[in-house]
Amino acid sequence: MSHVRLRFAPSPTGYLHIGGARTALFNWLLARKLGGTFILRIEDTDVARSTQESVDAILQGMEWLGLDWDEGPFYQSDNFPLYKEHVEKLLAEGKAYKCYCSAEELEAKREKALAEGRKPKYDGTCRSLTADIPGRPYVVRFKAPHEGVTAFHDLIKGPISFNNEELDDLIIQRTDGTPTYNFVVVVDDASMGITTVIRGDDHINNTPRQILLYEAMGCPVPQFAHVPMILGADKTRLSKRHGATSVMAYRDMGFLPEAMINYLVRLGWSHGDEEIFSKEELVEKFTIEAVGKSAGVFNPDKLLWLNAHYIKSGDPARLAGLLLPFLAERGVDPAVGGPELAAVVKTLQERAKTMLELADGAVFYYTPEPVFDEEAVAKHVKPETAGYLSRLADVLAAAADFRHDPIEGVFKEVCAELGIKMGQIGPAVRIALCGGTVSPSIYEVMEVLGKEETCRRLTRAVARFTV
RNA sequence: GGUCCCAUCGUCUAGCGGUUAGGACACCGGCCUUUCACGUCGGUAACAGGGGUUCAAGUCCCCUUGGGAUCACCA
Repeated sequence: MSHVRLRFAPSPTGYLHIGGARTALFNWLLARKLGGTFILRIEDTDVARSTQESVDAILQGMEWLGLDWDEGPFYQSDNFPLYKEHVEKLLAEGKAYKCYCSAEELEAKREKALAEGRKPKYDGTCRSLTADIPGRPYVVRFKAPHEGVTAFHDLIKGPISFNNEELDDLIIQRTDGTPTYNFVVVVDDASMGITTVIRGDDHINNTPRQILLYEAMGCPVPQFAHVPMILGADKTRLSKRHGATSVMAYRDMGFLPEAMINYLVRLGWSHGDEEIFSKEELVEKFTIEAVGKSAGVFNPDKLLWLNAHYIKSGDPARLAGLLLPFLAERGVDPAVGGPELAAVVKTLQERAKTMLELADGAVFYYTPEPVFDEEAVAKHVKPETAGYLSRLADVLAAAADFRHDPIEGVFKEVCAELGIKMGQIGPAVRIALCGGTVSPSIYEVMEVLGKEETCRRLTRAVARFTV
């Protein structure tokens, strides 16, 4: 089995979006599964639209998702001499020619063709020119065959074929001497020894002309795998109007990279009835043949469910680390004081769907003087409540073992002693400790807060609840 | 419009000639519960339409319809 070489080749004209991330993931997975090489290449031949910020954003996205590459990043802008060389060679071999038609002329012809209901296609005016016209600007066109069929077997879509008469002589070098996309892709993929090209299926129509280019240059044609597009809820191509499309925006919204990976891979790929996959499992189970042929709708709800799953089952210490920046945004720094963050996380994991919710839920632990939810106070604090809390604080203060189960025991004892039910004191305790009526189990909260802090908050509340 | 691709619950999908068409998200109920959740049990819900091939079609073939992509000196 020969060594596979794959690549992800984004153009740096924006951030790493959902669709690009999935393409990168499929490339990465196949490379890792087959023990091949994964290459990152930045397609920046359009100097005007490419920016360093975009390059940085893409690399950041790749790193966040944990998609590491073995070679690169390579920049096409560094390879201009190589492309030039290949253009000259095709020219010398008569496989390409100089075209002196101006952009304006071409545009006029295109309009005319469209108006007459014909296919807008280069008419070959300069195809048979025998001599150069010195001093006039020109582009270089590839001399494509007019007859025959160009076919390939797509690893995802199956057999696909085009009649060559549909193809026209594409421009491979612009008037300013820079090469165009369809040409550089082929030169790069050939020179980098790419064996399998996995890319979006919006490139299917480019494939036949690229194959012709490979053949003209005498290079082996790689295998192609065109992955379906990702759609928005209205079944049109996913775009900003459907919400966030940048993967980093999802990090900022409190999503975990493993949830994003798991969601992305299941959008268009499946392995029986399984839903949850770790990266390691994916590397083992992924096959490009199992990728579906049809476009899929991006479903934020399912992503959210997966995120909740990974938060629920995640390692508290790791989550605590990831939580720090979100807490900082809320003015909380666990390093300054308060309970251990991992312990706090443990009490919140099963009720948070995002890191944002986790952070919101953690704030009260680090707020010595919680602001009481007045509505909750009005509803749950009765004239006798302060007395109950006072008694509870006293008994708790004497507890030898301040952990969940013993605390629960103390609670029951106090209730029995006072002749009340849990419902008559629970909500008030929750308000005293957390400020509101929504929180983890109060026994857990007490254990994490510790005896001293618990009693202090209880006593503080007694003062506030006494009228 | 030409060319190309696609088509199972609302969504992601399983299915690779014979199934009560399965799972997941979402949704709706029950249970659990001092809150919110989690968990758990159950429910609603699909083979786009029409022709073939076959003893038998969601599965194979053709047509129709619908959706998408692409037709640049962008990538």
